[in-house]
Amino acid sequence: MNKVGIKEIAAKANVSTATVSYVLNGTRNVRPKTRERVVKVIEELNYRPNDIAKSLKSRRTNTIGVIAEDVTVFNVPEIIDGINEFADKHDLHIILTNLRLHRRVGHNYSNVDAYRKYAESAVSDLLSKQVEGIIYIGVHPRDVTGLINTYGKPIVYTYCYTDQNVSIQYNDEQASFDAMQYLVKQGHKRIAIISGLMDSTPSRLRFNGYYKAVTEFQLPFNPQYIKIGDWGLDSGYRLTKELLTLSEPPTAVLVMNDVMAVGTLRAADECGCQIPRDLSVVGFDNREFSDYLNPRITTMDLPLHEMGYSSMSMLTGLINEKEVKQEEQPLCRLLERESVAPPRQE
Amino acid sequence: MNKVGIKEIAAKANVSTATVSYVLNGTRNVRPKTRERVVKVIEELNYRPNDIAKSLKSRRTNTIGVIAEDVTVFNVPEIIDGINEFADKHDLHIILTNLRLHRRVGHNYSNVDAYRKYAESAVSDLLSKQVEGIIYIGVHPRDVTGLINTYGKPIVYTYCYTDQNVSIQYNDEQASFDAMQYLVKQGHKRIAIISGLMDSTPSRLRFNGYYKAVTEFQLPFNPQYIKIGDWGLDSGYRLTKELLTLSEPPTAVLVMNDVMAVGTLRAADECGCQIPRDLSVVGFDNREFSDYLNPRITTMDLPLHEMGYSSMSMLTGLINEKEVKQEEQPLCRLLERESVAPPRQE
DNA sequence: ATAAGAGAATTAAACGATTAGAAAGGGTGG
DNA sequence: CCACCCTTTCTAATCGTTTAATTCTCTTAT
Repeated sequence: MNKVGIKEIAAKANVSTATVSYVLNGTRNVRPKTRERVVKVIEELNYRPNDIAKSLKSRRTNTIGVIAEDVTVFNVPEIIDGINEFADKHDLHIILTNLRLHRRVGHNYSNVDAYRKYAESAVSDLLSKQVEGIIYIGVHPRDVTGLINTYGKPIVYTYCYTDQNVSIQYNDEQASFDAMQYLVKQGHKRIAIISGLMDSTPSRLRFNGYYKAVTEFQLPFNPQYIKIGDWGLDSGYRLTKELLTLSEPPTAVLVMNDVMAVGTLRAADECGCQIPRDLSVVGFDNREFSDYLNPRITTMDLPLHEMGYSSMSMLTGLINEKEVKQEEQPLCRLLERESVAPPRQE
Repeated sequence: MNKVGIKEIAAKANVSTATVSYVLNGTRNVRPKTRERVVKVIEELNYRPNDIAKSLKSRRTNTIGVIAEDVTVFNVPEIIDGINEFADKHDLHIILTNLRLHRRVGHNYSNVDAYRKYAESAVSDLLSKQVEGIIYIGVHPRDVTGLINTYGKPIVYTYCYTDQNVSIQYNDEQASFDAMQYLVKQGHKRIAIISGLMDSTPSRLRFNGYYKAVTEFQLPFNPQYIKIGDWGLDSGYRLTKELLTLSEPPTAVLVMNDVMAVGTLRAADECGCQIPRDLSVVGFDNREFSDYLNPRITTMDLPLHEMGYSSMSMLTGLINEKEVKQEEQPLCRLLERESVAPPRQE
């Protein structure tokens, strides 16, 4: 099977292998009559070039390695799709390595050693496969830069902040600021925040956006309006209850992910607090379910597709020109749905 | 960079390239002292084998091509994860081709030509990359079998029914039968079905399961309990309203996907019909949102991970033994949540 | 008719590994 | 000390392409 190579073509068409190569790649002129003959044989024999051999000689694989911490995490597929769009356009191939971190080491990200082992072996395998660059998708990029730098191949991180300037992440601060601005425009002044754990950069940046809006729009600053959750539904539920039992409850709350926002909805429901009439809610992430809830929640859509695309753009820049041309930072976009309304007159 | 090859190692360690290859692969005995020397040089020079060259000579790439119609579709990442688990265990690599069908040709699957063009070029590219087999994930597998057969490489389809016996799909009929059995055990007799479009095999099989249960458990067969939706939320909403206004409404409804079930919830809510007190609902797919709704809906979980894993298992069987050993058909599993209760006594 | 030169086709050496088969090395018993 | 055998190491061909460098084949102008 499939053992028909350029040599067989050459023999049958009565030309040299070089000529076949030229008609295949259009690298040099070939007399039309000859080309025709070769093409005919190629079709007759169902010839298909062997990219392996081609790559070996030409030293180009047109292949990018993509490492994802976990492809089943909600934001990853869309990023991959963006990567793919770029790849299609530029005739690149993707080798996907799924670290399967959740399944293999659980959510215990402090298990640095296991983590590093997987990440390094992934990078190592990809390098052996002669990828021309790597894109890393995840939130906990234990540094593999050193490893990959040794081999002079570029890497771009996305969905995480690194000290490297080779990463693509959306503007968290801007996003929460925009959400606040939207609420202010609706007439809200007493706006609470339910943040996620403060141990990550995005979390802190989003809080900065909130705080910036509070100062800039001269909103009443009430420490009781600041709640720190743990990203989980229950914490959203619990903290919302706390907010609602305040003597002067907020009229709106910025919830830093949609999962906690579900908790907010439940808590409000139980307290007889109607959304959005009594409390406006803005979520974050645009998880699929946020559009199926009642009410459909207004949330920040993440520019995932664009992040994937930009990562590839940055990476190919690095591959070809060997220098980082900084991409524009992707922006989140607020999806106006049903969970926000102007505050009631008092 | 990275130009250190087996030759440099050989030179520096004062052995032949063959010897280096032997210590690298353990293909033949090497005297410990020599091995040590070689290993040291390998580490010193940061040598990493070139899989491209290796594959060319050894004619094995350990690479599987995965074609997905669209990676952003809810069920695909989990299937890929299953594929990955198998790949990890067997030291295989995955080249992922995302057809991006939704984005490129929209949902108009009748556009066979565009479709075929993409699928064939994907297969063709993968063959050039010398993958040892292909897994196709999607619902509309326009036949690429012919193409790939020409080159003697195996292909396994998953998440779709084909006339080929090289496909892995869960048992649709069993799944809906099981759901019915569960409802019957809760005491339900008047059970309606909201099916999806009947133009697909899964749809018809699921209906068969429903019908089989109706006969087997001798339930009252009422044609008005049979509704055909279009998989969309609105159709679930509309058809549920129809069911609820029947003179003798059902006490339970089997909704063939979770999206339509959201419609059911909304319709019930509007009609003052409480779920599960007045109407039990079983969904299908275990979409992420089904666990965030109020009530959390009881639904059929799809064995996606297992499908991916089994596909790989079948494929590697095909690659190595050249014969299909039929895998066990993966089964769906009912997730009992909050949308089912025994019917009210009348 | 012929030299020059453009254009087309060929030759052959890579690319970086694997792997038969040959050669060398080492140990043992007679 | 040598023959024998087993182990270790080496030589060199090979996988399927690409691509300099070269050779061959035409035109065309003189």
